Amino acid sequence: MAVEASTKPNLVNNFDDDDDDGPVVFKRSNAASRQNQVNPEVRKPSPSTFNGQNSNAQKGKTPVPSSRPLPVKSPLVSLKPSTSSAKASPVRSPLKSPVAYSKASSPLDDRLKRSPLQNASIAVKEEVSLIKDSNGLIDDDEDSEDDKPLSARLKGNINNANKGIKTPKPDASPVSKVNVKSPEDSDDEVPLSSRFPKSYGGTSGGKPFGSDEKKPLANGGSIIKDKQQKSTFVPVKRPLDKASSSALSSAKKPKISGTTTEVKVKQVTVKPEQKADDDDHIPIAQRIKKANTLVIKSSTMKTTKVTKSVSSSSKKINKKSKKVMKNSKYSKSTKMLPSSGDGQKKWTTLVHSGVIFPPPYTPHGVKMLYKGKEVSLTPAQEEVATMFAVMLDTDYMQKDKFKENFWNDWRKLLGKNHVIQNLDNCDFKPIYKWHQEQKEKKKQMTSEEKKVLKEDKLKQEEKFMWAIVDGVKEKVGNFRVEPPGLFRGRGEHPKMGKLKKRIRPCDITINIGKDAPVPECPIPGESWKEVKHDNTVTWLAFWNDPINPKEFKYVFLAASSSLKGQSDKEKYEKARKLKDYIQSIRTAYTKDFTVKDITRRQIAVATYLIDKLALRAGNEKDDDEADTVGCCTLKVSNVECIPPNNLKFDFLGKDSIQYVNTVEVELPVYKAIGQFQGGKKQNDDLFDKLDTAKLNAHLKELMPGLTAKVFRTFNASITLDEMLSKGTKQGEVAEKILVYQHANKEVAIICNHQRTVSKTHGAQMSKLTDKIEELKDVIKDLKIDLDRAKKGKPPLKDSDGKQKRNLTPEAIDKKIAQTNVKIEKMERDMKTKEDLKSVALGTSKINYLDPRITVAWCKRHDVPIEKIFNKSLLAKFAWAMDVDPEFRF
DNA sequence: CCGATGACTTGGTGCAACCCCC
DNA sequence: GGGGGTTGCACCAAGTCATCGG
Repeated sequence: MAVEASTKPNLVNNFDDDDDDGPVVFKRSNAASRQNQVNPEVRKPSPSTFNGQNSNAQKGKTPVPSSRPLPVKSPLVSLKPSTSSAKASPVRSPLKSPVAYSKASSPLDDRLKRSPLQNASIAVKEEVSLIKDSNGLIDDDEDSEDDKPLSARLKGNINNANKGIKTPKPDASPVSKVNVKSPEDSDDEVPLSSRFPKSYGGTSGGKPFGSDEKKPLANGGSIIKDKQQKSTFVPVKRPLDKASSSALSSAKKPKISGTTTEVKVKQVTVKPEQKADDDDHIPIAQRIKKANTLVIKSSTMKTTKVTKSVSSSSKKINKKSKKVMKNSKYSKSTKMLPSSGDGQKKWTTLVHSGVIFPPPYTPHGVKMLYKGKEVSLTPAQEEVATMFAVMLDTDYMQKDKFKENFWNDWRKLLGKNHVIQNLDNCDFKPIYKWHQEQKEKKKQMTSEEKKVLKEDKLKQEEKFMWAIVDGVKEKVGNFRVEPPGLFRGRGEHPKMGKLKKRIRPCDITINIGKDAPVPECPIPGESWKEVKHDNTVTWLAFWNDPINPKEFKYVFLAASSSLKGQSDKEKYEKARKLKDYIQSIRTAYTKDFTVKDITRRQIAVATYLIDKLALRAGNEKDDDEADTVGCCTLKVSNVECIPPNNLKFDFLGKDSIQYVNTVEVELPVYKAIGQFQGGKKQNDDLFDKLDTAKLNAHLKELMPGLTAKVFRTFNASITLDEMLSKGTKQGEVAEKILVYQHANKEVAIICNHQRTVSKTHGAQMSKLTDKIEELKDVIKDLKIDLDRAKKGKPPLKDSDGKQKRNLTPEAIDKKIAQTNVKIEKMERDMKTKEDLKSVALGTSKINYLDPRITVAWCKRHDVPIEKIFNKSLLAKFAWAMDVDPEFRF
């Protein structure tokens, strides 16, 4: 791919070539390599520093850009390997040893990279720096990076549309429902979708987008949006025709699930109209119901169609590109590219302390009841009984599958002849009560006691918290082994309630540098399952998932690490690259909406849906997983054709989150969907000729490295970029932040990122309403006082009958104005709260929005980055902090 | 070609820390 | 200072996608 890329406008190139990318951090490789540098101490993240540091950086606001923080660290550099000694200073330096590992790296490679940035980088990584001069050259400019090239960007049009998605979830309590609605008016209930006006920026109603290129629209409920005519696009880049070929044949296999499923709906369904009523109050769990409907197991047969074999050139292409890439890499070795994918080497030296295990089980001796009588359990039996008991107040207790799975596993521990012969006669309440008391006790501890406990824990864990990767100290993500428990699958997971057994050292495989000391096994007398030295992967350890033994649980570095940051950056660069191809891709799939070849037509329609609605790819799932779908696995029943050209989607996506959206589509798409549904049963696959492998193989022909999920990143980021640039006005920081939140929300809606409505949401809203009413009354009184004051009369008494102070009319006017401001603010807050009650903003911020868009916007508009990114996001996005203020996605 | 892995990203939840107002 | 609400973050489940191996 490298190759290809090059052709295009530069921007893209970053991947390979550039070394410069700049800012970033990734340098590690090289720099790091230089072992010497490592000075552990340096790196320690002290929070304080953090702030301090950034201060300049971020705040620097505008002017800043250039100023990059500089290599702050450099100082150390100088040193040579002095390892330890120096560093020692800081107390904690966990890793002491700076050591050893160092050696390895070859000096050569490194050279380059370094990055300036850091600033933001928060503390953590500091890399060594040194280098700078030496090579200095290059990078310095750092900033430049990406930005520039963009010329190309397209503008896309946006459409705004969207709307909401989620429906209200029902509450369990019947009651609640009732009240809820009363207020009703508030539209709260309205599906989000409907709520906001579509176009943020401006247009309203819709439509304005031009050609439709727009971004995805998701609309919730009924809203429909506009239309599109794609024709407009201009095909710039490559003709996609080829696409056709790719397609492939094969029919997909029907997965049959035997189970009937009931679906869990996270929310109740909603018909469009329903609007409101939402029931938010209902605990999620309960919301369910909806039976799902149809579930037919059709099994068998999807109609088999014959496959057509089409040639697939695609594959080859892929291969080829890959290879190319590889080579290029090598060649450039000098530069070191940041890694990059492929099975390439991910690190040179890796030192860490392994993982930490949960403490062994301590029996509490509280006896549960069976048929009303106390039963004695062995510690192992009691441990599992306790896992169940503590979940007595969760919604899992309403799920038969959960109880059944639990019972099966627990019964194995009890043995066939145990007194306890069935779950129905068990009473776990004594254990539950005991547990609640423990919780309460913990809560009652003084803050002193809590602090001590916390410190103890930190002391125990500190050495596990860090790893040294190529000489750079990096935070480890999840170094704690998962404790035993009952599996909490989401949705109607067939395995919920099963016992997740305790993981022991003999279950764990450690991955560490060849020359690094193998972490000592923390449990005396036991040993690791295996120790590997594989530098083509980034995991530090893994064990087999006890629930699904063929799957693994990995220990990786934290999100703030360079390794993760680098791949994050690559992800966004790939999405930006899509910008250069999107028009031709859209033109191509539009053309294929009516092509004869069914496979091609399905690919075209699926791609359209992924692009327009930001749907996930939709891999096949096993029967022992929750029954959820994505684009390629949509069932006939998940899409309803509503004349003249609207499609209503209603399905359970990832995490069994319901996606409900009615959208207007182009007529050819509408017709194609109808054809795909023809002659099939409700539970048959809508795209029977397609699966994610075929779809992605096709996408790769259109753009190197393109896969379905890139569209989500692309559409999310471009939406943010456009909304920010169109919506931001001069004004106060608070207003700008609102613009940001609004854009963030739009993206969350597009991606269908939901959260459960808080149980107290309704109460909170009515409290706010009351408060606003109170303030309005205050204003009324003030107005009366104002009149009186103007006439020289004293003010009225207050509600307690006390005489109020005499104020001048001007003073009263001022008070009225202040109160009005307060009311306005409260009303605004209330609206925001209502709008966001079921929308999760965090997910898109963490995973879909290119942080450089945010950082550049903050710089351009003098918004402190800390107002948008919290501490962990700042650390995670350290690589984006020195972006040029003019950066556009 | 295809299913099985394997590795890594994406996602919602729940609890604790924190914040803010009375 | 207390408690209700918010935020941060750990946790771990659930996706995506590439590669492997037959």
